[in-house]
Amino acid sequence: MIQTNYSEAKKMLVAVDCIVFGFDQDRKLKLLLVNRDREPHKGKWSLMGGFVDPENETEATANEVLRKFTGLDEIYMEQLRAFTEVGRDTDTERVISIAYFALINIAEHDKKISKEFGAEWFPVGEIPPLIFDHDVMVKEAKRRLKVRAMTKPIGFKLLPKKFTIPQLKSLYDLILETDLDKRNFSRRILDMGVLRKLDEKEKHFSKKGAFYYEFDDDKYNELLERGFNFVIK
Amino acid sequence: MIQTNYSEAKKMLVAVDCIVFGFDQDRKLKLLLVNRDREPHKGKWSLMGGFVDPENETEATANEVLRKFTGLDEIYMEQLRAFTEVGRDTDTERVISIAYFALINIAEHDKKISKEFGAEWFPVGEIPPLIFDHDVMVKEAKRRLKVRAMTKPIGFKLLPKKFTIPQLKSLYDLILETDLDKRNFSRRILDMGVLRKLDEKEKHFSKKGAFYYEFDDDKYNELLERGFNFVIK
DNA sequence: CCAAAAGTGTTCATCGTACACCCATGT
DNA sequence: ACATGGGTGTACGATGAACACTTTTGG
Repeated sequence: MIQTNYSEAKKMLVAVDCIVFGFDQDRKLKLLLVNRDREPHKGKWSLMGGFVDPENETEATANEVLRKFTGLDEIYMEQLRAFTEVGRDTDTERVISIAYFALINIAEHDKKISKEFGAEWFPVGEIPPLIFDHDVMVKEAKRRLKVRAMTKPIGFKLLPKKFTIPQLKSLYDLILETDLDKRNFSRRILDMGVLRKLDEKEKHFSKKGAFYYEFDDDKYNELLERGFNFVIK
Repeated sequence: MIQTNYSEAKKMLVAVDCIVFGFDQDRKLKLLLVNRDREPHKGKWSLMGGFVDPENETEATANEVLRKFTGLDEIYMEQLRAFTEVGRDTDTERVISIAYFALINIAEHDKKISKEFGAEWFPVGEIPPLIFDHDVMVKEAKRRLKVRAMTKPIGFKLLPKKFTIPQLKSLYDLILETDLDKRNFSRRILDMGVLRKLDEKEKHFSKKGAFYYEFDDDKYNELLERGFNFVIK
C-alpha cells in the first residue's frame, strides 16, 4: 500500500556523489576519484560525495563537495539521476544518492586539487574498482557525456580558454570513442563559426605548433536564437 | 561543511511522482492527472505519487502508484530525475521527489483507470495548473519523451499492438510538435523493416480504412545487434 | 457524388565521408 | 635531414526535403 500521509511516512538518508571528468595536458580524458578515509570500505577508491542536510539544496551540497576536493567553484555540473536501490550503500542504512556529473578543466586548475584528501585523476580507461554502485554511476556518466558532447558545446568546459583544434579533436575522440577524420572534423567545427582564431600558437605539443582558438559564447548564443543546432558526430 | 558521517547525517522524506502519457483513440496525446483528495492543496490537480518506504525500491513504489491509479502492471517507465529543491513540497517538511515518466496505451486499457481516485486524462496542450513543481516535471517529461521518441521505438508503447501508419504519424507529430510529411514518414519507418503489415484494416477513423501494422520486436533486436539505429526526425 | 483520409514516387539539394599530400620546426 | 604533428581540398554517394495526384468508401 502506498503511503501518502506525511506524518506516517518514514525518512531516509540522502547523499550526493560527483562524477568529475577532466582533460589533461597530455590529452587524456580522466576521472577524479578519492581514496576513502573512513569506514565502510576505508582505503578503497570512490566518487566524492557527502550527505545532504535537509536545509541545504542538493546542488549546493554537490558544489560544496567539489570545492572541498578540488578547491574549485563554478564548475559545470548537471544532475545524472538518483540511485536508489535498497542495499546500494551499507546494509544497515537506506541511502539514496543523487549523482551529479561535472566537467572541469584540469589544465588551468590542476594545482588546486587537494592532495590531502587523496583525490587523484585516473584515465577513463584505467578506473579501479569502486565502492557501492559507483561504477554504474561512472558508466552512465560516460554515456551522458557522450550524448551531451554530440549535441551541446560542453566539450569546451573541459578545455582551457585557449585550445587548439588537434586538442579538441583528441577530446572528442576520447569522449565519443571514435577516431574522427581530422579534415572533416576541423571543417565541421570551424564552419559552425563558433570558434575565434587567435594569432598565438601552442608550441609544447608539436614542433610546428598549432593555432589557439577560443570558444565564442556570444556567437554561439546568437546562432542558437536563429535555430542553430550544435552537432558533432 | 559536508557531512560524511552516517550517524550525524539527517534524514528526509522521499517520494515518487509519475508523469503518465497516453495516446487516444482520437489521436490525442494525453497526460493522466489526479485530483488530490487530501491536504495540502486538496481538490487541485497533481501528478500521481506517494512516499517511498525505506524498505521498498523506488521503482516498485512508482509501479504501485501506477497500479493504484490505473489498475495496470508492466507499464513502460523510466526515471526522469530527482526534484530536490528545498521548499518544493510543503514549507514544513523537506521532501525530495524522484520523478518517473511512464507511457501507457489508453486504447487497450482505458476501462481500468480508476475513476474513484479522480484520475483523468488531459490533452497535453490543455493541462491545468499543477501543485508544487509538478509543471516543471511535466515540462521535462515532454522534452524527454521527444528525445526518446526520436531515437528509440518507444512510441509503440503508447499504441495498441495493432496500429496504423496514419495513427503512428499523428503520434509522432504530437510528440515532436511538428507536422511531418506523410510520404517521407511512412517511407522512413517502413524502410527500417521493423513493422509487420497485417491483412486487416482499421475502419473506424476513415472511410477508406488504413492497414494495421505491428511492431516486430525480434526484427528490431536483430537489427540492433547489427548496429542499427532507430531515428525519426 | 462528394468529402475525408489513405496511399504512393521522383527530383534535387545538401550533407557526410573517404581520402593524401605538403608544411613547419625542434632535435 | 628527419621525424613529428599541423594544416588543407575534392569528388562521390547517401540522405533528407519538397512536392501532388489517385484511391476508397461511408454518408
